[in-house]
Amino acid sequence: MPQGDTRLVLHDNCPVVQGVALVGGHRCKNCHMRMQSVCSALQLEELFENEHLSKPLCFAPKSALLREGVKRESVYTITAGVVRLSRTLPDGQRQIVGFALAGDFLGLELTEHVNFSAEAITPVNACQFRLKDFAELLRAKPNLMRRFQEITSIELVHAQDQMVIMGRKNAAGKVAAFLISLRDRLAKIEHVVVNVPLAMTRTDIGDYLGLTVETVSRTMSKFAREKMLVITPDGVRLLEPNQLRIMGEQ
Amino acid sequence: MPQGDTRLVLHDNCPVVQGVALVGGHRCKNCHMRMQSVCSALQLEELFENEHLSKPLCFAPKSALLREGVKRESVYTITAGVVRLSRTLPDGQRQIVGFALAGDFLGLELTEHVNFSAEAITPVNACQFRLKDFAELLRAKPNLMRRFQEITSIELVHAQDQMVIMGRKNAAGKVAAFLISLRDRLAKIEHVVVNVPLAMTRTDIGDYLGLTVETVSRTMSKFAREKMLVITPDGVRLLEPNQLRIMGEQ
DNA sequence: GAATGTCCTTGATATAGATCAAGTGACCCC
DNA sequence: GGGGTCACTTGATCTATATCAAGGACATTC
Repeated sequence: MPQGDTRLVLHDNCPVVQGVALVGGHRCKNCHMRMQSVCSALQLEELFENEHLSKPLCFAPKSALLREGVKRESVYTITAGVVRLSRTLPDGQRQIVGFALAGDFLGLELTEHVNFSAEAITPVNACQFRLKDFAELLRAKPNLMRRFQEITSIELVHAQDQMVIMGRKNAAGKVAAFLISLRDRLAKIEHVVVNVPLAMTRTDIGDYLGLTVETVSRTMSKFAREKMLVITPDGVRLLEPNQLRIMGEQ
Repeated sequence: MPQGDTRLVLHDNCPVVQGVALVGGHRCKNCHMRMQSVCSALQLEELFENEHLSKPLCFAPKSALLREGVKRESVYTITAGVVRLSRTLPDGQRQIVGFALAGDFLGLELTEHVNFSAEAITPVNACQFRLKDFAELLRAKPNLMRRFQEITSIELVHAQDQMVIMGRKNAAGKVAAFLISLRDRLAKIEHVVVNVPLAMTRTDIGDYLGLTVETVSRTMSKFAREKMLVITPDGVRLLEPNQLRIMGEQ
């Protein structure tokens, strides 16, 4: 399926359709993710001028925003939902390289070809830019370029953190670090504190941390037995976030 | 030891002292790494104008260019040698996050505090910029900023590659991927093809790949028995680079 | 409401790589 | 020349996690 076929699916959970986001000329102004995203680099009037360059889209779970290997045509700012970023090896193994949340940008690499697949795992809202338009905007707006660079370098540091986690931690440390990191990121978006919804499956978590499903499941069961957390139908409730944080950090 | 104490040591192997590099006003023009580094974004006259902002330094093996955690004051372009980039965890474990070679830039993150230590493991030549000066230059020269962004995003992709290696490969795959990647990088600098000098110890390689010294040593011995490579006093000679590449890629 | 598929969990067993231990050779310093 | 250190290698054993296997909960489809 070529990238262009990526399905735009409208559904009940879609804030873009339901909310104020579609109001002509004020979409960006009213965007609740404006200050957390790359857009924070622009003044309101600059946003207004360039609003037509972005297209608000809504992706159903399992639909693809980007497909590994194809020519890069679009970049996105995620405004709601969770996106799974993954690479596939020649032998079919899958490595998840990250999960993008509201405020995150897809396409920092600006490489000619897309280097990982991006699939919605919840209903996802995203602002889509044509790569050409976005590159042009980066040229025209030095502040945007600086912000873009800042975000890229934060991602680089994050990737290095992940290398430390993959290289030096056992299963418990990896899972603890994952849960705490996800909580911290969600906290910035929607003030999640102890109830951490896990949109991704245990298999996804395993493919992210270099573990098997079984090990992820066993580790979370162990944490639950040790009263570090409670497993809920849609995620976990962290009972001892500080202990988990320490486990994940050292 | 505060960052400012980083020793500037001159020694026999120091091209900065021996070569043309010190010739006033033509250091950048004559720099053999100019087109491979961030400096490729600038015209010769722009380089000439700003040459005074960079200081050519020479580091002896074991001396530090950057020290994890301290306030960031300098950034560097490496022009010769090998630099080990490492993080230390609270419990004392070490993770090597990369090896910087000639042409590489140290300080892409531009974070307020340095997020990994950088130590020379061979004699190293580097151009040092004060962070403030370099940030100013980035503002003044949009082309430089774009090049800087490009380099950062290449590093991000590289870090994601490394996540795949750490998460999905066994010891043989990791070591093979490491050797091939190092060979490819050295090939761009000095046309290394089969003889790959390994400036880093087996322990360093292990700390980079999430393996122990013993496993790295055994894996390389196994490759030698299988006639994939020959272990030489200063590194390895690759006999079957293509097979190693395939091992590392899948 | 029976059949199917997916996700999660738990148990039993296997194994890749860690850990522990020992030995060699190169180099440096006194 | 002797002692120390460090990098590397190899062998023996241990263990954390993978693998294999099975069952339960839940949602979806016919």
